[in-house]
Amino acid sequence: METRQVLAALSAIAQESRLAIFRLLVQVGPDGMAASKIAEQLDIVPSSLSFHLKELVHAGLITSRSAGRFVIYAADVAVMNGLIGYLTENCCGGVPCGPAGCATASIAEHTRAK
Amino acid sequence: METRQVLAALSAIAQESRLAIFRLLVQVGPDGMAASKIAEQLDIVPSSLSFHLKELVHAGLITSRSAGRFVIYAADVAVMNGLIGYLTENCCGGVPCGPAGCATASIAEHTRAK
DNA sequence: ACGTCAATTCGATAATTGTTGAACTATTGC
DNA sequence: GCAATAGTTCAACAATTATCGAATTGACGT
Repeated sequence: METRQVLAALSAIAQESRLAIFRLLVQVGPDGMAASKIAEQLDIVPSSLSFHLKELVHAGLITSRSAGRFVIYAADVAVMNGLIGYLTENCCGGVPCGPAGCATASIAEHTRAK
Repeated sequence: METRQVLAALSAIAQESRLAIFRLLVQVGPDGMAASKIAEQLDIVPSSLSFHLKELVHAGLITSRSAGRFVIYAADVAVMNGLIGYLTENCCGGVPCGPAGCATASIAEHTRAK
C-alpha cells in the first residue's frame, strides 16, 4: 500500500465522527446502513454526515449504493486491511520489536488479502 | 485501548511529516536518533520538527531523552501495537470478514502486549 | 401533479492545524 | 567568559478542516 493512500485512510478515520461511522458500518456488516439511520444512531445532522461520508468514500474505506430514495453505505474492509498491514510492517520494520505484540507481524503479512 | 487514545494516535500519524518521522524512528530502533539528524534526513526545519515531535510524544508514539545537548527520540511500539489491535478488532468486529486478512485478528488480540 | 422524505450541495463561519523566522535556553569546547 | 551548536518556544500567518442552516435534487406515495 502506498504512503499516499495510507495517509488518506488515516486522515479519514482520525476524526471522532468518522471513526464512529466506520465502526458502526463494520458492525452492521456488508448489508450496510442508510445515511438517515446512521445520522439517527450517531446524532449527526444530515449535512455534516454527508461531508464525513464523502471523506470515507474518497479514502476507499466505505462504499455507497442507491436503493430508491435511500443511499446505503457499507464498510469495505480491503483498504482497512491494507492499512493494518502497512502499520504492522512499519511498526516492526522487519526487525523483531521487543515484548510480544508483533509476533503476528509475519503472519498478518502473509495472510492478508493482496 | 480507549477511543480517545486511538484518535490521538491516528491524528498523530495522519500527517506526512509525522508518518515519515515515525517510520524513520521505527527503522533505527530503540537507540533512537537525535532531532538534528532527523531534521537532516527528512529535510524539515527545526521549529517545524519540534512541533511534530511534540505531537508524537503527546500521543505516546515516541519517547525523548536528553544526551548532553542532544535530544534523542525513539519509537515506542506499545501504543502502535495497541492501535493496530484496536483497528483489527474494529475491522472485523468479531464477525469473520470475508477474504483472509482478518484470520489473525483473534491471534493479535491475545498476543499483543497489555 | 403535489407534498413528503432522503440526501447532497452550497456558502458562511468557526475551529483547528501546519509553517516559519526570530528570540530564547542549555550545553559543549576553547 | 565567549562563541558555536542543539532544541524549544513564541507569534504571526497560511491553509486546511469541521459545523450547520438553507437551498436543491431525486424518488416515493397518493
